Amino acid sequence: MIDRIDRRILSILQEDSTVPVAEIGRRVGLSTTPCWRRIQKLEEEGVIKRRVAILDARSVNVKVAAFISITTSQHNADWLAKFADVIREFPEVVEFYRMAGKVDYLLKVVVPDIEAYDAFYKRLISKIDISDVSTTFAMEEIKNTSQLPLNYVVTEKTREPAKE
Amino acid sequence: MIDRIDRRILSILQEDSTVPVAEIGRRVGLSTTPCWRRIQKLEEEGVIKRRVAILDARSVNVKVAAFISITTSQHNADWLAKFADVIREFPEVVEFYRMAGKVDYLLKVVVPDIEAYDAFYKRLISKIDISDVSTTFAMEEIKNTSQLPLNYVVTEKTREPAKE
DNA sequence: ATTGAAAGGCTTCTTAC
DNA sequence: GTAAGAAGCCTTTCAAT
Repeated sequence: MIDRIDRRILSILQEDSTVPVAEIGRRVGLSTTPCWRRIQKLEEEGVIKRRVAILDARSVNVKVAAFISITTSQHNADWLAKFADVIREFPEVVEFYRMAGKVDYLLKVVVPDIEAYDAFYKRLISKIDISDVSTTFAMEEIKNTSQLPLNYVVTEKTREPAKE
Repeated sequence: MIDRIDRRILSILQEDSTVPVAEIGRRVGLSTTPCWRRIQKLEEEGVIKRRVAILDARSVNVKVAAFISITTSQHNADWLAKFADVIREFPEVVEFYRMAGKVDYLLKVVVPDIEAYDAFYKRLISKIDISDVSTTFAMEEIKNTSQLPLNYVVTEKTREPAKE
């Protein structure tokens, strides 16, 4: 389904989506048209979900990242659906997972400072009933990338445990 | 520095960077050239860091996300620099923070399955000396966006605590 | 079927006002 | 900020493989 050439195309595009198709083709050893068709196909199939601009967190004044671990007594699907809807409303919540183990949910939240976090937190718990919450703050962002590893992609025929 | 029009431009671009400049201008009430100049400036200033393609995690076979909490006895800058370099080598690590509180570092890692996680984990600890590690797995990704909240941007003059 | 070259149409970018 | 033009890229067509 995805072959080695597709993988190289994806690698280029998730690094920089402004590279012209002709240039991508040149790099992967394809001329413009077939390269363009491959990209089109990858978009149709949903392998490429979207093309976006990545903003600088500092510049938009969200310098603090917080991780919120939530434990709840509620475990039914209805409650989760409502919970998920409430959370999705908050643009500060950039990630939201249902977890295995002790913690039920994990949120990643970005805000300007601790004070803003506190305000956010109050708005959050006013909207939803949560038993147990604990927050940890990130002091320094050492790595944060939208690039997924491509070395696990199942390419037909060859299964190379290759590098990126 | 960033005004309300810039903010709307950023909002559009971090949602979909394929929208033509003329169309963005139309939406924010600007003609093409000034809108184009604003985008250019936002890129120069580093507010817009990059333009990328967002891939579907399933399609590239990284269905499992794991959060690794690391506690170490080492706390000097040299050790961290080396640690950071080692971690950055792993494409599976998509996020990496130095934390406040009990946990020293938090990693987000994406892999195909638990088995692959185990293999990754072994490679990780073989490369670096870590005292205490604990891993939790995400069962379900409810939200995961590259879009930062824009309601905290300090726009000149008006300080509206507005919605996105 | 798949490829690559070439042509049309749209976007980006530049310049002049 | 507007308008218009130049350059470049995307997208389609078509002939050739």
